[in-house]
Amino acid sequence: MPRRPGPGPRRPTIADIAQRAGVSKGSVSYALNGNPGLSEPTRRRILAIAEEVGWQPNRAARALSASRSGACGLALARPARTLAYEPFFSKLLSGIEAELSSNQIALVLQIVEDVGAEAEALRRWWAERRVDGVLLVDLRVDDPRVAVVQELDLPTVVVGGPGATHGLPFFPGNDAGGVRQIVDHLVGLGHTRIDRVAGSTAFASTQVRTREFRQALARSGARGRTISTDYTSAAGAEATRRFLTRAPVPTAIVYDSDIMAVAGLSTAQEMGVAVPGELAVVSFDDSILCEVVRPSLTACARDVEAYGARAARALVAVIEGEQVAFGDEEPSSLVCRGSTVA
Amino acid sequence: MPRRPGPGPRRPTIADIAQRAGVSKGSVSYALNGNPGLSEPTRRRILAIAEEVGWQPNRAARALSASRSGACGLALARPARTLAYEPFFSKLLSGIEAELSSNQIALVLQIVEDVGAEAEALRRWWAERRVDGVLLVDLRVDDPRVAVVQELDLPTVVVGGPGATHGLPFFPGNDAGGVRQIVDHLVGLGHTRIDRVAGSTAFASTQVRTREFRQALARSGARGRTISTDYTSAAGAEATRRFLTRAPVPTAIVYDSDIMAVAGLSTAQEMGVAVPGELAVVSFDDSILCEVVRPSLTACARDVEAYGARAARALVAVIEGEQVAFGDEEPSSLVCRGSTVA
DNA sequence: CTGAAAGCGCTTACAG
DNA sequence: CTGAAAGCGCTTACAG
Repeated sequence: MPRRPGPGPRRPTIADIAQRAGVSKGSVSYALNGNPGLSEPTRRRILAIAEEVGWQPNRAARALSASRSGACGLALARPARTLAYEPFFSKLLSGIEAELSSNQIALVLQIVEDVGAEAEALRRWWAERRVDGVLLVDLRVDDPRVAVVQELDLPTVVVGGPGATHGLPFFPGNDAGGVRQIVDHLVGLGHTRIDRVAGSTAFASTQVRTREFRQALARSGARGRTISTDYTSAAGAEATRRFLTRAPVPTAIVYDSDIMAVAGLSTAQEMGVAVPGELAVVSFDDSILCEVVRPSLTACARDVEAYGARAARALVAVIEGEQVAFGDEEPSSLVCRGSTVA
Repeated sequence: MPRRPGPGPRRPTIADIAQRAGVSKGSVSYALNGNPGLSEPTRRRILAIAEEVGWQPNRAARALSASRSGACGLALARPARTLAYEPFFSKLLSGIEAELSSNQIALVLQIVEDVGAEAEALRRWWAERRVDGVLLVDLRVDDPRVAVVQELDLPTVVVGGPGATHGLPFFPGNDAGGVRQIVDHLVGLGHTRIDRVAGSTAFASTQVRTREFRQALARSGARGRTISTDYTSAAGAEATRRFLTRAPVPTAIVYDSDIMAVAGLSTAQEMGVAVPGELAVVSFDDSILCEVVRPSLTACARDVEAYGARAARALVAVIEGEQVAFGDEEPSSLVCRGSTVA
């Protein structure tokens, strides 16, 4: 069959290199992949020619013969934890991407409606051999994705956990540690009535935070309530109003996200409640949002990009069949701002 | 060579389908791709079997034989127009992704340091046959990517323009129209001294906005200055301070991004300048940031997801070799909030 | 209307 | 240490 000439410049193949080097295609492949069984001079000559002609592997060919796509997948559900507003995802994506691309691995991204569609995306990727492995974020308490990757034996790393991971390798966030830091800070300031506006109970991380919140309060002798929401600013405002209008009125409110914390801050101010004078406000996630409002918001800061990079590195290792150690929580530190200390 | 059994369930191939249907692999391929030259009953039978066994094309094999990767690429430069904070990108990504995946096309994302690295990513993708086409965002005035895609004859659609596109198909944003809407609104409120905190002059869109801003002011008899920045909140605050401390003091300031607008608002308030009483504030980009601050910010709203989807659809058409019509600016509408009207 | 075959660009046992 | 060859799973002219 005639080779479709195709527009644009021509891409060199290993056949071109083999011809110029006077060796077989096999030898070229061995040299390019660093396999043993080739004399040093031959290897050098082949590598030099490849460099000179600007050879890059045809990913499709390599994927077909080696059963490796050279790509990892990340499927994101949109509505909950709204992608558009939370800088967390952008940073996570950035960290993941940086690590993958430094390993010459592409990131395939799909944004879907819900966790069911995420599971479908995983199946299709597997069936199409689109990806060599996947990262799972925002694990639900009963997450259908876990069963799918286990059934398909698809290399996986969970960004989060340890809850609901069912034996999958995971990288816990700062859920437990973050809650402890926040409660300790508030208790240290003398607060004894601390309420919390939580995210959705469907998320494993919310459950971890809720459990830890109760324990941290109990340890320090403080008390508090928790209302779960859908992460929207409307829900954050509504929950704040409820807390502030029903006894026992809190002197501090903790929010599971920056969006809700900002909404809560505005609500309190509109109700004539002074922040931080009458009410301390803390956001679990730090972001530019926390910095730009007045007063600025105390929040738990962590290096989300590094977190994403670590998870991606682990996924690469899992794909390579290496043993990887997991288990340590992500470090985080409390950034104290005007919403808790005047 | 023995087929590597590999872990997990086995994926059906067209050979399996051919065997079960009692036809050749070629016929299966024809049926699956809707090619003519196959009897209707045969086609139906093949399709039914494919459906039953859950066949999905091996992307690598299809890519290798058809010279199509079934993927499109988007390379994003990080520092300028900081990815992490502007919801614009998340929404754009979401719109692009939705459109591509409805066409069974994967999105390959790479986040890099600068526009030079973006150009490199394009070259590598091309050399590796990773993508069939690319989307270019944030076009610079003298953008190296343009020459690269033209040299490689890589199907491309620019998200933005028309400036600096050099003949590439493009989808203009709402730069000119948005500026007109903002100026008209402010002039209608009686403002005659309107300053503007602009983004980087390196971006083609900034130049369009700056030109349009001058013309809109001139048309309406108003006057104003422009300071260019790097989009950071620090720069937004600094520019605001300069405007407010040097005569002629403006009664309105327009910001090229929501982050800078919020920073400007805080700065004005800290300086004791009442908003909107003494100073009107407008953000070019609308976002949740504009809603959560007090007073909330008047801004130019547009459907960014739809914008991304349109651009992606156009890219698919370009890849298919179709003729596509371009040229209309994205519609946008001004959302009036407390920062311009009490 | 259908089948047999070549080819896409790699990788990888297997001979020499 | 090196070469010839088969194979990955598709697509696509070309015969029949």
